[in-house]
Formats: sequence, structure tokens, C-alpha cells
Amino acid sequence: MATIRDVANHAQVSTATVSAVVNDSAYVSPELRARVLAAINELNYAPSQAARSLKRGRSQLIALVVADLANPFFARLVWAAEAAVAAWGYSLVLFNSDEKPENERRILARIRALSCDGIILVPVDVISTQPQRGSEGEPIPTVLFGRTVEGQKTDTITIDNVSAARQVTNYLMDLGHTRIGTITGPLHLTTGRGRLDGMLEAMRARGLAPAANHVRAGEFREDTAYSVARELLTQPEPPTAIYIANGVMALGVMRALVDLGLKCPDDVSIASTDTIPGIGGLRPRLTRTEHPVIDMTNEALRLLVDRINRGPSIEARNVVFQPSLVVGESCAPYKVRVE
Amino acid sequence: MATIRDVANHAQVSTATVSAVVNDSAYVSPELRARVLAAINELNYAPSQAARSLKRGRSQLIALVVADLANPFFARLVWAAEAAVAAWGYSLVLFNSDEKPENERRILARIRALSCDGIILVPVDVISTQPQRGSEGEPIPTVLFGRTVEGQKTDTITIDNVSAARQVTNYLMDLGHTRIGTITGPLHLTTGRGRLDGMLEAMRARGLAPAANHVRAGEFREDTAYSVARELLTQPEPPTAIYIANGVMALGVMRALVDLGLKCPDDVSIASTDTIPGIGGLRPRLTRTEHPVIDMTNEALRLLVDRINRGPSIEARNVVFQPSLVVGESCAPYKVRVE
DNA sequence: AAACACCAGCTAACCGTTTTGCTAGCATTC
DNA sequence: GAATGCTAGCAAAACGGTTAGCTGGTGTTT
Repeated sequence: MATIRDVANHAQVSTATVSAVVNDSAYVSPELRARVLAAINELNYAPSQAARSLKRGRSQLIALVVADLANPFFARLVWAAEAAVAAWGYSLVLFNSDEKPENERRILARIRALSCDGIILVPVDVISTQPQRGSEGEPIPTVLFGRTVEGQKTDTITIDNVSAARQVTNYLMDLGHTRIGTITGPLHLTTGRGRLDGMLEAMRARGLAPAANHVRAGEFREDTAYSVARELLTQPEPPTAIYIANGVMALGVMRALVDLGLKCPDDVSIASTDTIPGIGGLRPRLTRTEHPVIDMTNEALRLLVDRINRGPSIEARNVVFQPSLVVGESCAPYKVRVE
Repeated sequence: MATIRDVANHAQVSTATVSAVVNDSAYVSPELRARVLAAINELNYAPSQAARSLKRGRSQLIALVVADLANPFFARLVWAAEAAVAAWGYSLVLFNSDEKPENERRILARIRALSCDGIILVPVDVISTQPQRGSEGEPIPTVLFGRTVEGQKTDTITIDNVSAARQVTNYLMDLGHTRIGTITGPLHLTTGRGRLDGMLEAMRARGLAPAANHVRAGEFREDTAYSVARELLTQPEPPTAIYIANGVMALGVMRALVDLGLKCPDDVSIASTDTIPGIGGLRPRLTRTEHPVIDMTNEALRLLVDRINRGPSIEARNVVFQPSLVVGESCAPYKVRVE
């Protein structure tokens, strides 16, 4: 393609002038500006991002690293992030760590090589929550999304997981349920841990606690949740209500119910934190918390771009979003079961 | 970060030697190689992708442009593409044209500026199916995905839409249905057009045709399909079976059924081309065709990388995948309706 | 009219790689 | 021992932009 020099020759000006026109970085007389623009048009010139990156040390690339691209929650994040990134004039480079620390390490090295200007990271490994050093030695601007570790020096965007779980659990208890089971996510993640903690806390506040065999690990996965739900519901004294830690697992539980011949909410009440897009169209509608993914993503980008422009001097900011309870038809008041 | 010169100084060799070691592009004595590797390690050196891109004219970036990132079908494509792109040693830059030609134009310009090595494009506009000229003047290697126009000079990966529609329609007719309605996609897309054509063709082969008011445009969207399905089913003589052109719309139709108090498959049979992930867990299971998205994506990348390496000389290849019918419980044999 | 300020536009250095000659040292051959 | 071939490693020129610093022409001030 045409280079800046071709344009300069064609318009009878210097490359500096062409650059000034392209970037609006200095005054150029209307006459020359017109000549340059004409030449650009005629030669179909577009500046090489590679050359720019090299000289400026900025690539106009923002990396998004998600922990599980197959999960609709993250798919939605990707969707929102693409739009936000484009709106700020960057391009989105997408990576999937697939919940594997070794992938994450490889990806972060690649991001460094690409000299991405910023990272939105759903961290898998604790190590990765430490700032990544970039090509200048100072850390690459990073926003951790969704998950954190305590005492973070990085900007973070999170949801109040404890509150989410508390809201849902309170709702179930308000309906009279006391024998409540739960299917949790991985407890080494703040999303998994916090949601279990919130549930336990809410029950404790009313002098309750789930039976030990009513607390099961579902790994945030549909198929695991399916089999765990079967176990949970086929034991001698099954829970009358189940709190499920995320939307994908709720789908698995619904499936288990149908396959076990159980009716929701007649036989068992189901409620979850987090949802999956499209599930809104299904019946019974799930009682769940909704997370403002779009707002969270936009805020993540606002923080990130701000940090890119203002450097590491400013304080780390931790923004916590509040989930909201959306009541569907998947929960019924507790009634003594007729055997 | 450390540059190649830092490494060269530190190891007491020239930059050329460091380059040779890093790229394995020339013989370097074991002794020097060891010194260089040690220096690289010590300085935590990683080559700048920007400088490489500039010099080599290759960026190791592959662009994926999808038409609608909110659609689970494309979300799945993104998931598969990220993995395939990484496996070939590239990074994925993601764009969403949101079905808007003007976005697509902007995106293609951006891709050119980034000097991406290849493009996987779900085209929105006919214009965009013409090859994009890159920084050397020759076209950027491109694979069109899912949709095409006839007489294409570009590599394409498609599904046999006509066959998909035919399979589903035949299945419905085998069950005895003759009054079959359909909710179509946009007819200017080959995916929309082909599926309608396949349905009409299958019916014509048995001397049938859908009533004019039983053919409705659903725009491949959940909400549109919902309202269109309501119209379709509340008219005087509703269809006894509906063929739906994609998975997202099937979800909308299911929702409409529930809201109208109709039972599937007792009151109306539902079948679709294409599905959405996660829908497999729901009841009744949808009768539909499944599209081998992962295979299609892997093949797309194989073609793309091959074209990147071998240039524009080789013939354009058009690979057509076959969908397969998956029978669920959403269809019942036709029976005379008891009014 | 001399001195000066101002500024549009140019020249050239630089960003960090890759790669094309080139050099110099050694081994082989007559 | 001179001529030749071979090759490991180097110096330096790109790649296509950005930008600091310079130049020379114009306008203003005294």
C-alpha cells in the first residue's frame, strides 16, 4: 500500500506535513491540507499501525482475557467489551484462558509482546493478579474483572457476590423454606466463595444452616450441576429449595428436574445468582439475580482508558456493582410435603 | 523493556546474532547461543511485535468479523475461532459489524491499518465479499464464513442451508403435516434465502406449498420471532407445524407458545435449522439441524493459514458442510384437531 | 531600516526488529 | 606457501511512521 512518503511526494510536501494532517497535530495551511487530503484519497493511503506502534510505543490494542469463553456470561462480556473498546478507538484482542493458569501465563506473555495498551482480565491464577510489566518496565494498565484477591493494587470491577447470595437466600427463606441446598462454584474463586458465604451468612442470621450433604460443588458447569442436582434430590431427605451459584448451572439443574420427573416450583424451588442470556424466554422463569454486565464492562473500560492516559500514579480503584433480584416462577412457598 | 540491542550488548554479540537465535534462522555456535539465551533470560527480553510487524509486513493477527456478537451461534464461532487461531500461533482481533454495512466498512479499514494477516468474515454487505486490498496492494487473505454470494472468488466455508431446510421440512411432512408455516431469516442473506428455498422445494416435491400468510420474516431475532409466532398462531387457520430458520428464533417461538397457552408438540410442532448452545438442556428438546461449527471453524483456519502462506495464486475453495437432523420431542404426528 | 518574534513547513533522527551483503579466520588443495 | 572455498558473525540498511529542531519568509516594533 501507499506509504506516507508516497503521499508526501504526490502532494509535493514533506512527510512531516502529511503526518500533521493525518493526526491533526500541528497547523497546516488550508491549501496544503487540501493537497494532502487529495493525495491520501487518490492513493488510498492508511497509516501503518505497526510503524505507529513502534514509534509511539502504543498499539491501540486492548486485550480481553476471559476465563471461559464457552460460558454465556463471558460471551456477553465479550459482546459488551467489543463495543466499548471500539467506542474508545481501540481494537479488541481476545483470549480464552479456559480456567488454566498455564494458558493464562502464555497469554500474558503474548499480550506483552503485542504491547497491548491495556488488559481486561478475568483472573484464573492469583499470580496473574500481580501487575504485568510492559515494554517500558512499568506495569501494563490492567482492570481485573469479576474476580479478585484481597488487598489488590490493581483496578477492579466486581459484583457484590455476598449480597447476591444473601438476597436470593432471604427470598427463599421468606417463602418459608428452611431446608435449603446449594450448588456452589469453585471455592478458590471469589465468585464461588462469596456466593456460598453470602448464603451461609443469610441462613445463620435466621439461626439456620444447610445440612452438610446439601452443599455441593458444581464447578460453574452445566453438566456437573446436572449430576450433582440428581444426587442432591434423590437422597432420603432432599432440600425443598436450591440456591444455585450461577446461571449455567441453573440450566443443568432444570434439566435434572425434568429428567427426575420433578416439577418446578411445585416439588422444589430453584433460584440462582447470575443468569444466562436467552434463559429469560423459558418457562418457568428463573428467580435469580441479574448482573449489570454492560454497565460493568463500560466502567471497566472507563477505568482502563483513564489509567492508560494517566499512568500508574493514581490510586487503585475497586468498583463494586450491586446485583438485583428478579423474581420468576421457579419458587413456591414451602409446604409440608405429602408423601 | 529490554531491546534486542540490550541483549546483544549484554551477551557481547551483534543484534543479528540475537535475531538468529530468537528466530532459529541461521546457524549460531553453541557457545554464543548459550550466551544469548542467558542474556535473554536475565533481561527478560521478548521481541517487540510492533517492530517485527513493521519489518516483516506480517502482524501475526487474524481478524474475526461477526455479524452479530449477541447471537449465540456467533458466540460459539468466536469461541472456536479463538482456540484455532491460538493453535496456529496467531492472535485473534474481534469485531462485531452488528449487521450494519457501514460498521463493516469501518472495520475493514481498521483491519487494513492493523495489517492483519488474515480475515474470517461473516459478511453483511455484498461489497465486502470483494477482496480487501492490503498494505502491499494484493488482497488480504480472507475466508467468508456462513454466508456468501454466488460466483465467489474468495475462499468460503458454508453450511448447506437448502439441505438443512429440506431435511427438517421432510421430517415434518413425514409426520403427516401439510399445513406448515415458517419463520424466515432476512432473505437477502444466503442463510435466510437458502433455508426458505429448501423448505419450499421440499414441499413442492410433494405437491405442497405453504399458505401465503404462513410465511413470515423473523429477522433471525428472538423478539421478532416471538411476535411473528403470535400472529401466526392466532389467525383463523394456523399452521399445525412451524419450520423456524434459526435457533435464536426457535427460542422466541417456544416462549410465544407458552404465553399463548399452547403445548408443544401437542398443539403445534416446532422444528428449526440451527440451534443454540444450552438449549439442549431444555424440555421439550427441539427437533433441529445441528451445524458442525467447530469443524467449520477449524477448516476456515486451515484454509486461511494455507492462503496466507501460499498467496493468492491458488484457486478459491468453497467448502460446504452438511447439517444433521437431531430429533427431539418438539414434533408430533399430525392429527385432526378437535375443536 | 534594523532588530526581532513568529510560525509554516522541512530535514533528519529515531523506534526495534530483520536481513543482505561483507569480512575475516580457518581448512583444504595443489 | 599461495590460492581457494567455506562459514560464523558482524555492520548497516531498511521497514513506515513521529517529532525535535531548524530554516527562511513575513509582519511588527522601535
